[in-house]
Amino acid sequence: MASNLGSSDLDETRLAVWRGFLEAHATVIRKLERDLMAQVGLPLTWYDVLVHLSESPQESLRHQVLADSLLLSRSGVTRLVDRMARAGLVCREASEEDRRVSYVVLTSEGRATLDRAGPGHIQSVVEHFARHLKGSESAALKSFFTRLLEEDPARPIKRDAKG
Amino acid sequence: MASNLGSSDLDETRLAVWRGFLEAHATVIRKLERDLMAQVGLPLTWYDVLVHLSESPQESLRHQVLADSLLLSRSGVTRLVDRMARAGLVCREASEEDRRVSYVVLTSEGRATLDRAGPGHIQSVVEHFARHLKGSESAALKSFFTRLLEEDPARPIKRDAKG
DNA sequence: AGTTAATGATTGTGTATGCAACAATTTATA
DNA sequence: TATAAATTGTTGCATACACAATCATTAACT
Repeated sequence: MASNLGSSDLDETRLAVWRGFLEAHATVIRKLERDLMAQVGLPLTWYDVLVHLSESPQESLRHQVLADSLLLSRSGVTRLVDRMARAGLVCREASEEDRRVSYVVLTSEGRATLDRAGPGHIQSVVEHFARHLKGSESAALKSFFTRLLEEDPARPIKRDAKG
Repeated sequence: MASNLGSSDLDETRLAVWRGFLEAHATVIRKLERDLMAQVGLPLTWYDVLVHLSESPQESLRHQVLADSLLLSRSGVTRLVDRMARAGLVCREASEEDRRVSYVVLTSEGRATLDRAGPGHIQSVVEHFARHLKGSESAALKSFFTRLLEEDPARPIKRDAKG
């Protein structure tokens, strides 16, 4: 008897999609990371931080916001920013209004690094991912991801302690 | 002047697809990991190992093969298997023909754990991923991932040392 | 105002993982 | 056959991250 539950069943096609999704992600990420490291010696996470900062109004963001954007824990962000600050790409700046918060600010060296890394990285994304997209597939993927993320938004990572 | 390079350009739609891909992956993986951990106290990686072993002819695989399948380094697999063996889910077995290799073998407890974890995990995959797939999208995603992985196969992870 | 709760970031601890170096073994080559 | 090269798995080391606990600060409540 054929299953007839439709969307709530994990039929063969959907399973193939799922496995393809996992494998494609692991494969592509790995290649991007290699390219980025080889070209400018930058981990992918650092690149993401630089992009997020550069796209924000003041080229600065609070730790918590950065954590939510990157889908990292706050403690993870603290250490990540430590490393990047040690490398001179960002710096911290205490808030005037709320003395608990500190902003992560892009330094000029960070901006320069992003400028240096950006084109190559975009090329890698095209080479390892976007190049394979046909026009019709783009629309399908986009709507799928959008719907998935809308209906099922990322529960924020455990808010550290009593989440 | 509108860009006209087509597939070699990262236009807005493709960029949106790319970002959706990243965010969807991070989101879904996180939820699956939570569900699996909550339901049977199993990390997702362990589940993957159990699945790979259970799907292999002798319910056993060599470390190197496992590393390639899981897209992990050999050293990563060594330690992963250490932990799982300590938990009683797998064990090692020396090869007769080639005394360098050792097999990772599923134990009965490992099989039982997989049986216990499987249904809930599949349900999670449906709930957080497959449920959102429309029929037409499934086909598009499947063909895209397949093409991507075919044309651009995963270079194996650095073969440890002089890769 | 004074006490309690909530929030932002940091630190301690444990886990996970990659790379380089290594030992044991097998395969290829001279 | 003897020696070099390649392969398999392991270990030392460093990085990266999550969770829990903590400190400082702000908000909420009485």
